Amino acid sequence: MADIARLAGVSVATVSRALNGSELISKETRERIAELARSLDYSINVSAKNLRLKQNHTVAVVIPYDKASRQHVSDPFFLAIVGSLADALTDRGFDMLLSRVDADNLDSAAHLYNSGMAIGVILIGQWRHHDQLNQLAARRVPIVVWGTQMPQQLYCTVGGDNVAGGQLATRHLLERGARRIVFVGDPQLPEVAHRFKGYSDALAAFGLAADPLLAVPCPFDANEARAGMTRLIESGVEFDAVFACSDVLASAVMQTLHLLGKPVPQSVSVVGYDDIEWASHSNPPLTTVRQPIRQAGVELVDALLLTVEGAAVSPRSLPVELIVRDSTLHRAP
Amino acid sequence: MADIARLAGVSVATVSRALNGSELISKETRERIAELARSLDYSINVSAKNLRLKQNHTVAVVIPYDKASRQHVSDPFFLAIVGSLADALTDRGFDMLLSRVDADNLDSAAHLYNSGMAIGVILIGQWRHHDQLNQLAARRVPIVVWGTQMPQQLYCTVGGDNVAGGQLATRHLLERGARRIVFVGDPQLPEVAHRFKGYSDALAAFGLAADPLLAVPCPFDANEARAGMTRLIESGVEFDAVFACSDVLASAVMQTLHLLGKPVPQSVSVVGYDDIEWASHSNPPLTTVRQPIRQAGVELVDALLLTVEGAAVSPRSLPVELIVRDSTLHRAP
DNA sequence: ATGAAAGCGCTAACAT
DNA sequence: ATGTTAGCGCTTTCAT
Repeated sequence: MADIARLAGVSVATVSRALNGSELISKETRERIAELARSLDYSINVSAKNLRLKQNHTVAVVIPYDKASRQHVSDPFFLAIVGSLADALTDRGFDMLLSRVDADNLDSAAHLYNSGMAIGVILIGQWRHHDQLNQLAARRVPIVVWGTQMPQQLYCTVGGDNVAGGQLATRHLLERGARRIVFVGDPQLPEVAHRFKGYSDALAAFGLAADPLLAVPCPFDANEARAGMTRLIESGVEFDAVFACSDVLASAVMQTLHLLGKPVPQSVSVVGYDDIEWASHSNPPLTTVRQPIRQAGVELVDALLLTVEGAAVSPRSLPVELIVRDSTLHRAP
Repeated sequence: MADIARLAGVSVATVSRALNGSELISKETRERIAELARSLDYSINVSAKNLRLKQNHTVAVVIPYDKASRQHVSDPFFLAIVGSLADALTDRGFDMLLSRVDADNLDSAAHLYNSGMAIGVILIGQWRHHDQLNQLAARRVPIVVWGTQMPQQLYCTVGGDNVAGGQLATRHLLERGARRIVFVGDPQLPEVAHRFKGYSDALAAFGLAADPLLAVPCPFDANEARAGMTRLIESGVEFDAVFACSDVLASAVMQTLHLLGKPVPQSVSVVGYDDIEWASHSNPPLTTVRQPIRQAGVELVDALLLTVEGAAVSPRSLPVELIVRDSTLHRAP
């Protein structure tokens, strides 16, 4: 900026004002300076500006990763959320700082805020870190989490309506004549627990109860889903449908069923969750519960910005929708 | 920092030194100050530090998006690269600023550098922006691109070996008895052009020539691939295999073949490209050319850091590998 | 309409 | 071993 001032024969103050479009500076000078800046590929130094103005237009987006399992989040659904956040933040003029953070040490998320790098944190996935998240919030880190509402939470969550999602999927299967529906997912995770509740509710509405034999507890990991389904089938338990808690799991389930000679949907119906892009191209195309990804980004960002302004933002649950495709078939009851 | 200095009864300089682990400060004081900082949730202000030190530990990662088609990049492969970059950058102590940028106006990528927000730019996907990228490089923006080597390029590319990939896929199909192999992809894109060269080379080695009738030109978009394949089939052209330039395209191709009564692999073999997670769970599991995603992140980051240091980094082509699964079948020649 | 000067939070000579 | 001071690049009050 000093360079420009010298070249333009004015003071840095004038350059600063000109580049910020101040009306105080004559239009002529303003344009001359703008031109000069362009030809020099000059852009205002954002750090210095922020420092002086005590402002900041960066939001940290954090993807926890599990150090134990060395598992890097690669679920397309979460990556899609990242994309959606990138859009929503760009639209509102914010920059996005993306970090992977050790799930056991979410404190480093606080660092992103305390060090002034970001005005707040959006964390993708609640997992089992409810307590850690509460601690972060208690330490006044503005934080919003993609997940589900928990009792006594100090942080704001935004997430799909998991109970409704579980209900939609299960009721659909029941209406199509299924009676023994396998549940694939890890009910230790809050979101999955809610989906399980929806599953149980829908069964109850049909006068049925959730059968523990039909539970395949597994994290969001295709390999574990394959293993779990294989064990289930080998155990000889009868079932006519599967509700999987993510499309990735559903994909693994369908593959396993196919391998073990149970055609989908003729022999077993399958419903997934998320409606990632792939679900519509799978074979057969997957019936699934669509989460509103686009909206998710917008709502997460809105909630964070409100939190930053000091508002107490209440958790938000977004509507989900059943997308019926070919993986669920009508069958005689 | 001033607060801490006051509370500790020392000067800010001492606090600064203490927090940076200077040996000049007595261990006792250092620990007292560290404790104080912890209890106050204090972290050094990174902007101020960077400003003072004229340093910066942020790298911009840019995903161009096509404004015309309003298409937001959602291809799992590119998102996986983002994940891989996040890991590689974290490992090296860099932060990642993720931006979506209008593909027609890549200049805004220069802004990320000129404004001091990032020390350089990693751009995911070369698309048709060779000239724009050259301009960026000419303007001295440190930039590395995931893509393929072009004549007279001023910027550094890192990418899979596309010619080899095309060859591997095609030769495999030929060896399994296929003779009329459809090519699905947009040869206007440099990477796809190279894969097409590999395809042609492999055919030539078998005494065959690429048949223009067997080309389904389409961008990385599942819908267009479906439309293109449908047209091809309806035109009545005979073919016994398909080489699709991404797994997403292959997925769409398999679905279309299935719908139109051409079972994979019995009637038609299919090879994809990328080896995204899904490829191994598809039905049937997809034979595909694996790109080294993990390595990609590392190499991109290495190349950028070298570029930042002023080195002239030559383009790098990473080895690819054929992963044979069930979508390609032995057939009688 | 423009300039001079102070200060954002930090670090590194240069004292002591 | 610690304090004083100047300055990173910018904005803004206060002068002119």
